[in-house]
Amino acid sequence: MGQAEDRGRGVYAISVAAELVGTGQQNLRLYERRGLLEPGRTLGGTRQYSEDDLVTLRRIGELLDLGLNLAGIRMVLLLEADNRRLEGELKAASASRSPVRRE
DNA sequence: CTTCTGACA
DNA sequence: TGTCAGCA
Repeated sequence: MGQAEDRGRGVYAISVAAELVGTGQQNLRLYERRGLLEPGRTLGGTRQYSEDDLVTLRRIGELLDLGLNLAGIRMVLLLEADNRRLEGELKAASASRSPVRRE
C-alpha cells in the first residue's frame, strides 16, 4: 500500500499549493507561523506541501468560513488529530479483544 | 523561492 | 483580525 506514503510525500511548491486551495502564498506562510500546519522543507529552505497538507489547508478554509480565527482553528486541528489517533487506538483495542468474548 | 512591512475591510 | 501587494 504505497498510498499512505504518497499522501505524506506528494510535494507542491507554495505557489501551486496556494492556487490549489484558493488562497495567497502569504496566507500559507501565516498559517505556518501560527502553528496551523508544518509543511516539509527542502535543504534549501523552500516549503514542500504534501497531499495531507492540502487537506488541512482546505479544512482551514472551511473553519475560516465558519468564522473561527486562526487560534481557534489551530485548536480544532489539534483536537481532530488527537481524535483520529484515539479512534485508531479504540479500533485496535477492540480488534485485539477476542471477538467471541465480550466483557 | 524566502522574510518583512504596510494598507485595507 | 485576516488578506493581499510590494519590496529586499
